[in-house]
Amino acid sequence: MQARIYRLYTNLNKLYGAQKWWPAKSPFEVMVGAILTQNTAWSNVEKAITAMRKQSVLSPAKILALKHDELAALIRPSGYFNQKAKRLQIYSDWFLSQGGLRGLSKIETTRLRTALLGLHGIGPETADDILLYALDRPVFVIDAYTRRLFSRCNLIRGDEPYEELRLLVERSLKNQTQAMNEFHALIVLHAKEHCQKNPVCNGCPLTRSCQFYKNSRKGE
DNA sequence: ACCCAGGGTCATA
DNA sequence: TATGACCATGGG
Repeated sequence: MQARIYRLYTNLNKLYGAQKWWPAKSPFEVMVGAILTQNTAWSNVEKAITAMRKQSVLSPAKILALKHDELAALIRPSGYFNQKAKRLQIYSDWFLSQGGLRGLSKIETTRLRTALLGLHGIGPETADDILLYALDRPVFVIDAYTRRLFSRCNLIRGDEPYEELRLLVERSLKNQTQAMNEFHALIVLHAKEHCQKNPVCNGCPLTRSCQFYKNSRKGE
């Protein structure tokens, strides 16, 4: 099973090449993006990030200095703006209290993950986005695309707990941070650029018609 | 007009 | 522990 997951990774890598995620200019911007993209199309998140950059508020101190309503108005295009404004301020406050990137770099990964999950508004996927793409820790991100793709490739049932899938993939990738970084990026790319746009593929990995899907199934 | 997107929290049983 | 309601915009 782990070998098949690893092969899925190498197949995607051959198909698309290195992605060099996350699309952001700084680790803190990755963190902001991770919160804003919760159940939201990335195109909408970009509008919010752009608005924040235009106002020069892409830093924890600036985010905390804003009133709730001001921040909510800025990030309006990303949806759930009231929730997310609150989450961004709670996160920024915590980030500063930990001594910023310096401080976080001194905390062991498992402890850090637990701390992140303790924050209001930070669930497993958001925490793992932050750990992997902002802090370069060997943690894999499980999202809806991953579940669907793995399920359609008969690698999993689909209803496994988040934690079980995360550990499975991490083992499959031999705990290599760079591979985890690329694999998740490739899965998202495949879903967006191939499955959602390619008329031949017609919604893969939600259908059986995709060439890629056939190559990744049991029995080849 | 309808569907859903790179989730998470909270109330209820 | 397991569902369901709720949050909200913008693009297809």
